[in-house]
Amino acid sequence: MRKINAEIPSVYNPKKVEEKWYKFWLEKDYFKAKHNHNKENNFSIVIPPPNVTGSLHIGHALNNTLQDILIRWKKMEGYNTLWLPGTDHAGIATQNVVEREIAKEGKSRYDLGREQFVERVWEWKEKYGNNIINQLKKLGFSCDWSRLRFTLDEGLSKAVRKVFIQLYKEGLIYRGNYVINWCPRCQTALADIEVESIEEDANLYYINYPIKDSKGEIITVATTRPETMLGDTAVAVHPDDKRYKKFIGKTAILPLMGREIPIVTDSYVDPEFGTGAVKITPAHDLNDFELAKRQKLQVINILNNDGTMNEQAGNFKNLPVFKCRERVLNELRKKGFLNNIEDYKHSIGHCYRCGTIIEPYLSKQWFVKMKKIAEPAILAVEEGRIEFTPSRWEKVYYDWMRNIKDWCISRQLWWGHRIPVWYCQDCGEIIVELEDPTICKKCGSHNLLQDPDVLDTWFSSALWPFSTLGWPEESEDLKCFYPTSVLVTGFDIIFFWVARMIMMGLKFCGDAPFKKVYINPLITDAEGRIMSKSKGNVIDPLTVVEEYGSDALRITLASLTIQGNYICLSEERIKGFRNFANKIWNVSRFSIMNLADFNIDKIEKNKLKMTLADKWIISRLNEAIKKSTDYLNEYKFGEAAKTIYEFTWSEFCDWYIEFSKPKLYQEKDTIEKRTSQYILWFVLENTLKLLHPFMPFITEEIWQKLPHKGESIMVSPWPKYKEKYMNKDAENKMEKIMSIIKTIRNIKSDMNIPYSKEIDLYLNVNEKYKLKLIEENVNYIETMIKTKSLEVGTGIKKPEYSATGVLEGVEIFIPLKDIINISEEIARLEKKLNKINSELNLIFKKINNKDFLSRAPEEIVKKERDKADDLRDIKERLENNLKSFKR
RNA sequence: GGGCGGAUAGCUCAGUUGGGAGAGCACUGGUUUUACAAGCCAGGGGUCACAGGUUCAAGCCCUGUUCCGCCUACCA
Repeated sequence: MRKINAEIPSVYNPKKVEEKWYKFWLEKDYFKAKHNHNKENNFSIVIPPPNVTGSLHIGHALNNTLQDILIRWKKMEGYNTLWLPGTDHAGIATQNVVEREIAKEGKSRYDLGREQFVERVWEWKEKYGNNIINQLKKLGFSCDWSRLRFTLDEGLSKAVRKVFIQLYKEGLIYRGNYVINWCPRCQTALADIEVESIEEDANLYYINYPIKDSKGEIITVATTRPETMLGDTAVAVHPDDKRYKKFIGKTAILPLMGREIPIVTDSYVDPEFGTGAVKITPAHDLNDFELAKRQKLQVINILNNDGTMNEQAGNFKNLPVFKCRERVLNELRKKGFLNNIEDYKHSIGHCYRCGTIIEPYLSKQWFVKMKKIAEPAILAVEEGRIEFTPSRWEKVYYDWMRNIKDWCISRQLWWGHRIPVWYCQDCGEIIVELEDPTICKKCGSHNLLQDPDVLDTWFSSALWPFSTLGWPEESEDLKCFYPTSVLVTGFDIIFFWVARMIMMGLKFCGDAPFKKVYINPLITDAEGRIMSKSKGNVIDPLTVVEEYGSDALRITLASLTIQGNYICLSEERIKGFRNFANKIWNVSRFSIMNLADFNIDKIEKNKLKMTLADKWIISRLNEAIKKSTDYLNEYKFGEAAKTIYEFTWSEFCDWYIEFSKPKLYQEKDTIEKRTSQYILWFVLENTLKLLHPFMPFITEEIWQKLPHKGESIMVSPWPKYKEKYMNKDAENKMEKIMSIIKTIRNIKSDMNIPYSKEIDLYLNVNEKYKLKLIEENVNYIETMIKTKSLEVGTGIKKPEYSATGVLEGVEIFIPLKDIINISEEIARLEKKLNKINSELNLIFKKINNKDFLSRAPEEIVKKERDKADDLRDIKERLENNLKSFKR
């Protein structure tokens, strides 16, 4: 009879349960961290703060799923956990969003003015800034929302200011005129790492520069950016270059401009490249700038902030760079200065926020001196105080840190932390103070002007692990949770963020901000391409949640998380894990139906009568607990998830549930039945606990429906591995029974016998030990295989027209008089025999090798010999069976 | 130019100190069975990129080669 439970549907519906339990956890305050001064018992993570303008993408989903797994797992292990959430003010991105918004009103930020504009951005932030936070909640993340932070919060701003001032006072922050990366669209300076080099097909232009006072002599230079010639102030050649010896010290006439520029020598010039003569544009090329400093050359800036030419470009004034390039080339061609154009592939810098081509641009900016700050940060990793996982990222970190350059931190934006520097308009004094100054200490003037620039957003992000905990105050949070336990992030921001946090943490808190950096992979689509809106291959996590549930998405992402750099995600994958959720749902449904009359409190554990299957599943569960916990400790999320998945589906559901049915279906309340119920409950509850960090909603829903103690699975203890539950003997025995069942199924399938067809079954067993084992556990075979009759014994003769299966020490006969096709059966057996023979040959080669016998460890030799014996036995029986057909 | 990573089943990838080549998906056949057809049962499919070396034994360690990614660098 089919047992039906009308109350529990056979398909899991995540929509009905997710919201309910998230609310429940919040009401119970489970996410809220407590102050606990026993630091060993604290486990803390700060979230990589998403941009306040952002909306949740699949990368966030992965990154935060992994953090949530750690937090939930550690919490169940008994730690006092803190997962501190927050958002990042994202200077350029946020300013862009609001600028676009006011553009719709036909206004620019200049129309509003600085103060009003910033107010508009705050309004925008209050209105939309929590979008991404609410999206995070949809995925069940257990962040401590009472500690939500924003990089522009008062406390965090104070930290920024304090850090700036200290670095300035120590001479580690300075202001200067340098060639920096300028984004003409964002109209701000960028740090070197904010420039993305993209290799493009371009041209190398050869331009003739006439030599002054000569009879038509010229020097030819090569350039990729011909328009910059308008700002040239010299031509440089290598001092040893014989070709140009005659020109050294002479003067060239800059075409189109008519400016007289010197021909200088510098060993920076590579004589092999181009013509070996380089045009020098100090204001728009870093190397040229350095060279100009060495040679004391004139510096001419030809660009405006918006990427158009300024008055220094003469007739080309107000033209945008590329228009200007065209015009310059035309003019050069017309006037006979353009010598040649070659195809040329090279890297061109683009703004990492808007993609616009970056112009090297001479301007006054603020910088942080990095070398000194980097040293202790390198040491911290070398000494193992910070560990990267996977460890290969340490090399990437070292490589960057050991070649670190000064960091340009000023941005010509309005949205961000204003640089805390005032200039006295009367005496020129520079004032850098914690509190806004009103008077110049030097001359007493009140005529002070604050620096208009703001700081790079990453400057405040660098302080995130301690500024969020209350630094510079000596707060309880800081005392309890700094340093944090682990940082989980992507490799794309190791330089931007991780390295800088390490430097700042060491510098200002004396301790690295985290003990471990776990680098999670990047998600690509099924074909391995990075997801992007323009490619149209994005998988939106919220759509996935809507369709398949949050748990399905989470367990998919966790299972795919390997130690590599990329993981391929597809909807097919998610469907597979949605099916897994349904499997869990149904095994629970089965359990709940069969535990209706079960009461944990009435169970007397020492009176239980455990069957072989009971001992086996307990041992397997124990193994799964050990393996999955070990994997989590090693941050192998995929392996941990897979271990639990396989245990749940392939062992618990596929085998144990079937084995337990006869006992569970007994009408009477026997000790056997109660034992079965207990084991079923015990295994299921522990499985749910193992799954909880990965799939919090479904596990809570089921746990609450099952007999349980405590108020939530979220705060229940993590399963513990216990040596005494390991039972290798039961595992070996069960495996033997299972392999008999598998072999019979195999024969039935090969012979096209449907599952429901009852068969006569003979098991001929040649060993006393095995005979006893099978006799005692024959009920498992009968549970799985429908039999008309079953005979187990020694010396059983093979009935005529039987299909045969051979295992170590066991022969299986299934008489199939009406069905069997002799030639097919012979072919089947011969195929098996061939396989055995080739295996046997390999082993013979080994065990007949003297060197193997003398040098391999004894246990390996014994293993091989045993295997050979088993295979020989199987081979012999297969041959006998074949003979019986051929007779 | 330098560095890092990768090459294992049709696809995407696991494979922890060297000792029986695995998973998911896809594919083929069977199957309405007292939880689940989003299920169950069974099956096919791999010279572990190539060439050497170390070893009794190599997907794993060493050397070289080819191909593919990524990061990085001032060759205009």
